[in-house]
Amino acid sequence: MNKKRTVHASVKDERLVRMRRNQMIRGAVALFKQKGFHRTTTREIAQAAGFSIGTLYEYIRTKEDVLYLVCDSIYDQVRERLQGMDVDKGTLDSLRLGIAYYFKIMDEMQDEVLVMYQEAKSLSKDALPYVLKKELEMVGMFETIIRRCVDNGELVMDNKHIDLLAHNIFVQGQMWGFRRWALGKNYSIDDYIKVQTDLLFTGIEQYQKQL
Amino acid sequence: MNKKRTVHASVKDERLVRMRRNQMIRGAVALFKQKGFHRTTTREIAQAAGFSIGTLYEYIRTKEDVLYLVCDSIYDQVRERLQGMDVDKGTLDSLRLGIAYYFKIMDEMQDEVLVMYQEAKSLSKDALPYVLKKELEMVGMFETIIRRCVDNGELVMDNKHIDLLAHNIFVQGQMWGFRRWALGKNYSIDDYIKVQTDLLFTGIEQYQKQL
Amino acid sequence: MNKKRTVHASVKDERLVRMRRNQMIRGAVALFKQKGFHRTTTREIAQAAGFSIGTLYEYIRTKEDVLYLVCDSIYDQVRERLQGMDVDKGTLDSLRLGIAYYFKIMDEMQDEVLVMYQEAKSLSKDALPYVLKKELEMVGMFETIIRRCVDNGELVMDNKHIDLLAHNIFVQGQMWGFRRWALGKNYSIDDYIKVQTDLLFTGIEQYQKQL
Amino acid sequence: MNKKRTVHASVKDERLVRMRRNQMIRGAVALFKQKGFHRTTTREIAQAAGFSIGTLYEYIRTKEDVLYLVCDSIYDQVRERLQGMDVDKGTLDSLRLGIAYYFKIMDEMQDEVLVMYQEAKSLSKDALPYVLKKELEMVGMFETIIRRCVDNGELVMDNKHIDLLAHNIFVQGQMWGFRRWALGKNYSIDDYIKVQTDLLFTGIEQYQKQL
DNA sequence: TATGAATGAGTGTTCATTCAT
DNA sequence: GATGAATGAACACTCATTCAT
Repeated sequence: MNKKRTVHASVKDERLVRMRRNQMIRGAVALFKQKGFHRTTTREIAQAAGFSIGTLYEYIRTKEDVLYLVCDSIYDQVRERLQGMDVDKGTLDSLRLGIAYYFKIMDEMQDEVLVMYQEAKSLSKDALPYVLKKELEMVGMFETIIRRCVDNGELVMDNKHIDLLAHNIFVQGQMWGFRRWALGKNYSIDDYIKVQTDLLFTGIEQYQKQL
Repeated sequence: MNKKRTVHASVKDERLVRMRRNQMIRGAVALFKQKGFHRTTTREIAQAAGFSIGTLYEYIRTKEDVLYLVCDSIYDQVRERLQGMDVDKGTLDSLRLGIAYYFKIMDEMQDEVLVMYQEAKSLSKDALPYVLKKELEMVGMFETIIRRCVDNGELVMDNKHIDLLAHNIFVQGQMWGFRRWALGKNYSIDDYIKVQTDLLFTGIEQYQKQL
Repeated sequence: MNKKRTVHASVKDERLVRMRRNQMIRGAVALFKQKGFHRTTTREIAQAAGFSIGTLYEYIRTKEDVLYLVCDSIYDQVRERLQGMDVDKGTLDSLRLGIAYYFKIMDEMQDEVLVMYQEAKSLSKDALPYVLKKELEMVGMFETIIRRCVDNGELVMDNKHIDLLAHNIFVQGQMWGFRRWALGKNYSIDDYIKVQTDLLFTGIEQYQKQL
Repeated sequence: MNKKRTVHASVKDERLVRMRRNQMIRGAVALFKQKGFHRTTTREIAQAAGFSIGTLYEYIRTKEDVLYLVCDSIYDQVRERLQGMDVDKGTLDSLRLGIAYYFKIMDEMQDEVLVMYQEAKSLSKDALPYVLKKELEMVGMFETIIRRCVDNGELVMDNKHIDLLAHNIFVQGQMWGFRRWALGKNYSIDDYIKVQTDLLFTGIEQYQKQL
């Protein structure tokens, strides 16, 4: 069910494999951030990881494996941090807090998120689904929070609206990363959280009512 | 003011340049969509355009020029179609209509939008600003619509909220393109417009009130 | 006997051919001087000549034809100027004057000479002999001058010495062009003529005798 | 002081670098001699050297590096062999011997000398000075020999004449290489040495005196 | 006769991947 | 397990030459 796409390693010692791959991922993220996946060479990745090109290929099969490992790792990190959210409370305030929490994470991991976000499309048809599945799981966390609110009677909303709302929240988190060039001038992350939450909760009609 | 970054062509006949470049752009969009900018070769672009590699280079200087031309052309097409929106009316209904109109365009131009969205970041530091400027202009159109509503007294909203709302609308249009893999299963474009508009206009608190 | 290697032209009007080729040669010399034959493109030659690439090829068949025409033309110019030398007098003074005269020409035509000198080797096996023949003719002029001195009884010298002496004089003229980087710091052309003539006429042993 | 312009190699093993570069130089000299630098492709160089194009580029950065390496190596070889000359003796006979020795080397290394002589000018403004400096050093060796004769009282000659005489000797050595097409018919290398030495030592006036 | 758009073989160079040590 | 030299397919780009107008 939660089957991971495994990347083949020639080396048998799993401890070592994990260690080397972590070195590799750290180096690769830095490089991808700076020049993108395609403009980064395997030699550079090996060097940034601190070992030789020959050794690199003891732990992966193709350059794309590195990208997959990187994306996979970033998703895992994000998801791990998202575990801190209280998903089950089912109050609108917990939704508010969840959004703020998530946006903060996106802010702190902006480099990683940007890499994953911009380079994931270079994954092969083979690897992509595994990554997209993880993304849906994360969207699912917001869906759960919202659904709890509905179950709790704090909200009346049908499935389609719930689903899209979850997507919107997820995308708005990413948006803080990929539109920083435009948003960064006018908003701090706290501004962004506040204004985005206002718009989400209040709705245009509500503003209209204020008249 | 509206200075365009021009791409050098060896061929002098401007009519011909326009024609050949259009062929080139059409071919390139199809290829970039399928395999991305980096995995597409200049020979493939030439072939898709219907001429030889030598001819291709009579109309551009570097491969990146193709990407710039593609992005530039897509933005122009989108913007041109957006001219159909009534930006000045200043009623919430015109905002509603504008959003629906924009989302429809994003739906019809999904290939182009996807390409532009995913590949624009491969543009050099030199060319990127020209493209981003166009994007801001389009965001600005929504900002104008919203501001007119405020001017008209249909809405009470400060600048920060207006600005971010415009960004949100813009991103949600793109989102229909770049998250089709997730949205496509549950929504038609009309569903998407309706649900997205509901969320935008009503706001979570309003749903809460319905209780 | 003095058959010229002809370069084919599509255009029939010989007057026109001569005119166009002169334009071509003038432009090409300037370009070859600056960047060498190989780094100069046919387009640049056409442009420097003042007509289109298509027209260029109405007057030559290949790029190498241009080089041949250039070399041929330069040799002709040099030879034409050398006609001013009195070859038949048969005195050592006339040899002295001939050398000075020739070195002056080399100085005045330094650019052309350098081009011819450095690029002629790029001529095909086909064209090279025609150019070399002209060179030998020029060497022959010095040979004649020297031989006249011998015939006149001003000099006792066998054929081998005469032949090599003529070559030496010829090369020392070129040398002023191709070793300017080293000679230019210490010598004006007049210095060069004087010192070179001293060495040629006096001989090392003579200096020795001065002791 | 004797700073060498180094050519970057990706391979670290210096022994290997030296070996591979020697293979490369040997192959390149043969090719350059036959078709010149510009008409020789990097692939041909790699093949002549006995390895693949990829390997070639492990040992150089650009095609021009090959040319520099070739020129540099030839100069070094020539200079190394010239060490055999007795520079300090300060007799006219040692000058005679030096010239004969040098001309013999030029004869034996005719291929290399021709290449260096004809292609060195294709070096970039960056690399050329290093090569020219070596040439001046070699000219300087003859200058030293001559100056010793003057110091020794075997010769009376001022600096300008010494300098140009050294240049003449140097060029006449090269001349045996680059004018073989004309000289080869009438002279063996021994003839050439003898006749050239006669002319150099005796001087035209001396012949005149013989009358 | 003049033009210049079209062509595509050819070029220098890169880089993912392999494999002998 | 680790290394890094070797490989060659692949790439972006050039330019001499042709030919329809």
